[in-house]
Amino acid sequence: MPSFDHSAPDAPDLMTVLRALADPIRLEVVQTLSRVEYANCAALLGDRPKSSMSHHFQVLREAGLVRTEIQGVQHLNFLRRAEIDARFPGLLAAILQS
Amino acid sequence: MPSFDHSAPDAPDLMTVLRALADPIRLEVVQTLSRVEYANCAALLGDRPKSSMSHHFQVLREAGLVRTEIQGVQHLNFLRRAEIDARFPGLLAAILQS
DNA sequence: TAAATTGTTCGATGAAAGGCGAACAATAAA
DNA sequence: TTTATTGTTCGCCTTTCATCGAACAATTTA
Repeated sequence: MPSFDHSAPDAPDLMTVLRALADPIRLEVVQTLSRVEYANCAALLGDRPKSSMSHHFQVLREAGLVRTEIQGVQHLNFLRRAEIDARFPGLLAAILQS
Repeated sequence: MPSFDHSAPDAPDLMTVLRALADPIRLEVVQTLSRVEYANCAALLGDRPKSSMSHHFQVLREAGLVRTEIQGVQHLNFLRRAEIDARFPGLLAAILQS
């Protein structure tokens, strides 16, 4: 199953995670992914260009917040709940319910 | 008791809080204040200029994270635990223990 | 093969943010 | 009153970051 390289960001530091979340679009993406389980980029484009969203997903991946699986021509993005909760207990819950 | 104006930032939004925390110096200040109850600016200056720290405290105040009480010539900074916990339950705990 | 779909990558641009020194304000102490 | 102490404010500079269009890559479909 093809996918991006997620080997490095398995242990991101807190600053990287906070910086990734400190953006309105990325926070919205995380909140959406927490509800729908997965989504491709197109589903999360508002009226923004694809290149912008691609950048935001890259930041989220590098922060270890999102995992992307390539399925055919689509990139399915998942919120990495278990990994985030293991590394930063309570953080995701606090952010999602605020 | 003289102090800064903390009337407005009593209900900051999540983005403002995340942006305030997404800086290494400010995160360090918050972590320090969680241990010592209060501290003046001088106690938290590393070798940085005062103007830089003053700026960071302003950001923390505007995000509702820190309260500053003027006592004589010193400005005593407190972490606003209760208010933060009330508005963003679990957030502070998650960040401080990570 | 050819065309369409889905994202990525690249380069340029503009805005936001941090860092710093100098001048200023307020209080305390000599 | 004069000096010292503690932060703030201001202006400038630099760096970082988001945004966007265009070109490219990979896969699916006609």
